[in-house]
Amino acid sequence: MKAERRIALIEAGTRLFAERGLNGVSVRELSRSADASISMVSYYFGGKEGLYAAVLEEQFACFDQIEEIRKQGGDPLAMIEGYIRWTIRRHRTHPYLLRFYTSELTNPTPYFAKIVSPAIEKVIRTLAEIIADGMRRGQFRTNIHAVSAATALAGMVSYHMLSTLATQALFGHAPVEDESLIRDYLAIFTRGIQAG
Amino acid sequence: MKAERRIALIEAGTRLFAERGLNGVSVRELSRSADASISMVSYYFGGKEGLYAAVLEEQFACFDQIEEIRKQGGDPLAMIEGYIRWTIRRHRTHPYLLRFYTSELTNPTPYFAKIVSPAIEKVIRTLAEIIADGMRRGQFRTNIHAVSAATALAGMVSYHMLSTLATQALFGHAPVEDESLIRDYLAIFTRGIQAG
DNA sequence: TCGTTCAGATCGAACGTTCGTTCGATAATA
DNA sequence: TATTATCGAACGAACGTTCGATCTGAACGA
Repeated sequence: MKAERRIALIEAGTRLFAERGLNGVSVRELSRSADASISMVSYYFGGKEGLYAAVLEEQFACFDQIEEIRKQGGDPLAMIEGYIRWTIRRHRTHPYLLRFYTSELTNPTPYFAKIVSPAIEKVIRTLAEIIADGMRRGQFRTNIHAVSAATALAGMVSYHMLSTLATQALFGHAPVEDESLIRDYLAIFTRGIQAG
Repeated sequence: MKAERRIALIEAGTRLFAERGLNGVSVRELSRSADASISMVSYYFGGKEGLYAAVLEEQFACFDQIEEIRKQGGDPLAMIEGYIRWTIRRHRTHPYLLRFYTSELTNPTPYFAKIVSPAIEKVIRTLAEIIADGMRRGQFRTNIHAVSAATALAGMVSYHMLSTLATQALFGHAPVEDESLIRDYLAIFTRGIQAG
């Protein structure tokens, strides 16, 4: 057999947990939304929190990819552009990832330390390394803390993604096209940290 | 009488709701934490959600202040510095505000539209106006969308505040001093949007 | 090819717990 | 004495989990 209900539960959990958090969704709603019986959650995941952890794990697996960008080496400015593009692409392929991310950042569950925190750490640390690299090359100003610059960059991009939907509704300002956004953020950030 | 339990409940609610969200806290825990009986929540606020709304309202009242910065006029660059300083100060005086802010942004409750959304709108709109002003003066580059620049700035600062605690634990990088942070972010952002 | 077998998949009722709210009683103040 | 503040027990509803029953489909022997 194919464990179709398992897949359906992961899908429903991904959407619902992202929308309302771990405590905002009941097992009954989860299983109803997955067209499964209420006992399937415990059967496959050992309980509600097990499903949450499974969803988290699946969503955050793709964070490993940041290291590819760094390993390929090259110009720090190009790597920063790579990071922005990668983040936007990730946002398109994992539409609920950012919600989990910020949701866990503000209201961390016990799985934060195991799954989310290492994922964040990897990204910020890699970004800071790229920036420190640019500093050593004399390409970036050295009077800025590399980790501060890394969180500034991550914050710019993540916050924009998060507020895109709200922005559209609030300001009638259609969220800028990807390419336009990349150009604006690259301009602001890289011009801001360049030396000279 | 003095309605001491009411105040205690607001205080407990501010901390607990920020830490775990609306659905992460029970009325029993709320009242226990406020040394009040379980019925006080309904007595004063008409129920758990009423307390949540009261806390939200109180926390977001200070967002009106952003307009003061703009009204005073002056150099757009100085106003941007004013915004960063104001945000940091707000973070010190309202230690739980940012958590509510991002928590509501990711998992909006029915009170989002009434309380949080207008507060965010005010800040981003005002920032965008300040930046557009700098553009008209020829001080800032005009090939960047003002709202994109505004969300970039807000994102940089807010994200840093949010991740400060996590950053400290994760990277051994003690969160930078306020003045140092202001200098770094000002340098990155204002240099990034300046004309020429 | 057909019936049997059996482990995995799925179900829904039932259980004990916890939830948020209500309500009558009591305490404190004016 | 009237009013406000506070309490804690009680209620029905909803929660997450458990469990025995049923269904499904592949494997196997005849």
